[in-house]
Amino acid sequence: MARWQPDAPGRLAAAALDLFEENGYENTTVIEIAERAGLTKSTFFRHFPDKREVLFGGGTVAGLLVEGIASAPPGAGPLDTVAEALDALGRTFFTADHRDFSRRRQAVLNAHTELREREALKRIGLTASMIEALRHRGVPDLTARVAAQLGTLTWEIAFDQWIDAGNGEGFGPLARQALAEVRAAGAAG
Amino acid sequence: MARWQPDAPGRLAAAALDLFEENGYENTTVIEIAERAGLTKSTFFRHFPDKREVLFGGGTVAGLLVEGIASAPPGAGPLDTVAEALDALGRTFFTADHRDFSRRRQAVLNAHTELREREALKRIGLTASMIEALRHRGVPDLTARVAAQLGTLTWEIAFDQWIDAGNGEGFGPLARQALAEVRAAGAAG
DNA sequence: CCAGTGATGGGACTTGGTCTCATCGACCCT
DNA sequence: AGGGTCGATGAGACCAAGTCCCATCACTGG
Repeated sequence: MARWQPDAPGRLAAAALDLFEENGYENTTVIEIAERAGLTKSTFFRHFPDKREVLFGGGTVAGLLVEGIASAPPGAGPLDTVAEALDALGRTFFTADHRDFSRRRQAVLNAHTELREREALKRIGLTASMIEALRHRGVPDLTARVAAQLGTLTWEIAFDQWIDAGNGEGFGPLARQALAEVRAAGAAG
Repeated sequence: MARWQPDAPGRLAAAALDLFEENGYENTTVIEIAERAGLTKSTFFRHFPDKREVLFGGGTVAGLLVEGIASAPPGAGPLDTVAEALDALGRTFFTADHRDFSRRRQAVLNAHTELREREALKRIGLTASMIEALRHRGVPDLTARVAAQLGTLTWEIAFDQWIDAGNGEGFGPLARQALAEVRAAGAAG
């Protein structure tokens, strides 16, 4: 039998989410997280650069976005291209069985400034990835920045709705509708 | 003669900026900052909630934005309202004699992830203030969110140009022009 | 059976941040 | 002038985050 149970990072992330829900972020010690996962502080920091990052593990989102933008139909406008990327996100990441986890995670993030700060930084990174991917398609810089910004806003709106939705409505359609509304609001501004 | 020199927060902020430029953010200790200002660690944390915040002291920006939005002409559209607010910022905050300080400060912020993270959080707060002020004028929620988001983007663009500009071009005109470009890019997306 | 490799444990150490108590200076009041 | 109050500072103990180094264990291949 193995001394080491598999998937240490996953166990740490799960333990952290549990403890943050139970006692709050700042009342939870890294040592407590590690102990609940059957590990130690050393191992925690070997897998995550800091305490906050334990909630931002699955870092494939940027890749999905870039891929989605790159594989959009050649004639598509910038915002439609972004919509394509959001769809890809909905198919791979924001799927029905991740919804409960996403809701729990987001509730913790919303409750603690320190975590929302990290979330903001991540969001900037993702927006930058989208801008880069759009420019790679030949979209002018400023247009790409506007489209990415509106895309991020769309994502935010759709995500909130997806989290709150009692029915099992998918992320993709919600994003499509949110994008249409953002577009209309932009035209009205 | 006074035991206490005046303006402890200002001296701490100045000392911090100096030291961050000299040795970098993470190589600078709060104790070092305090000592250079002729104070102690205790006093530092009495004036600033944490080490990062020492670079985000002048917290009147949100007020200026809200005021600018509130005092825009009644008939103005959302984006023009935001332009009004950016103008107010340029008149009061981003004035010619603050340009050098702003450049130094921004250089430090750009160089350290920890500080850009805090900057991102501040930006979110300001965007939220703008949204609230716009809604208070009767702007529909979604329109307000889009306008505020584009306003923040405009700000970012204009600020970068203002920082880099060799000539003494003012922030206001730069923001006006940036907004026009953002508008055009939005229409093209 | 043994050596090498990679993940973990353990503990010392620095720093950010909190808290409490003592101290000092200015101002007020008589 | 003298005493008392109040706000700002100093001093130091204390906890938790994060870094670093080295020992230890399990697995693998010879």
